[in-house]
Amino acid sequence: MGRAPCCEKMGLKRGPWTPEEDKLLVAHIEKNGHGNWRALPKLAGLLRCGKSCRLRWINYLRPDTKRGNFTQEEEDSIIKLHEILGNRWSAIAARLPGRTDNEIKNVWHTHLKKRLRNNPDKGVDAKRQPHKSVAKSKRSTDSTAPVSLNNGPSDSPTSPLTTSEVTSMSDKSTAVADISHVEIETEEMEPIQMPVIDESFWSEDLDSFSSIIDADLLSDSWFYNLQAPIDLSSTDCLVESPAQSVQNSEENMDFWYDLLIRTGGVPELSD
DNA sequence: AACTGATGCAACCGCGTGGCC
DNA sequence: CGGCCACGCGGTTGCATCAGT
Repeated sequence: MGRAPCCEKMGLKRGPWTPEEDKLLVAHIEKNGHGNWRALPKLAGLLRCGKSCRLRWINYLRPDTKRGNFTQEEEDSIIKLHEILGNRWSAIAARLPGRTDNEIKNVWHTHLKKRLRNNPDKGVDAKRQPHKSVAKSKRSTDSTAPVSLNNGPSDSPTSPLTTSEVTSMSDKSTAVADISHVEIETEEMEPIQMPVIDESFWSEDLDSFSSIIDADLLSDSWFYNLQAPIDLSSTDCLVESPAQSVQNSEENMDFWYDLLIRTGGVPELSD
């Protein structure tokens, strides 16, 4: 299948964005939205390819983008989510309001990976190493800094995570075929075997997983083996019974995802 | 003060996927 | 049904800045 080039290289600007370009992009999207990224630059009067515009918007100009340093909670969340999801940065970013996949990816590669390497047993609780970038603020006057929008700290907190502390895993959890097992240690408990999810799990094994849940799961230890309490009154929590969810599991990916996050894994799937 | 290696981050690149015709 | 197109994603690169000598 022939693949059209991302954009004509001829005459299109590359590299860091200027404040003027940012303004043009923001003004256009606020007025017209971004129906078609490919057509957008022309309409907005920008000499950029649509891809570049999309990236700039998503990573920096979008009003709900949270700027600034990652909090300890956010970093811990990233580590936990990465243990479960692997390098699925967009999926991780979806759980961290205001943070982009690119940002998370950068933080992972520049800080968190090292942190885990230095403290392989305690990635999540490892002593936080001060980021050099904290003191830097080097690009505050840089041309690449986004135009001033409501980029202040978002009041939407990091999605609550109550998973058990998970021991450090290999870097490439996504490379694991099907469901393999990772040893999870919980406080004052024997290590339990927890599966690692790969890409196919979400599409292929959801039904199997659902059926397990549907059966005896409610009393299974893994399900309620939570270190921190779940706020059952919370609407984004386990309000809906798992059994109910099974009925329309296709539409309830978020439910299952949250469930996994809160429990720290999924049970071993039987044939 | 000058140089150099290390670091952090914005942006780019190429591929996979899904929708539309 | 197959081809085209646009979008989204993850990996990688380029470069400004920092830190050490």
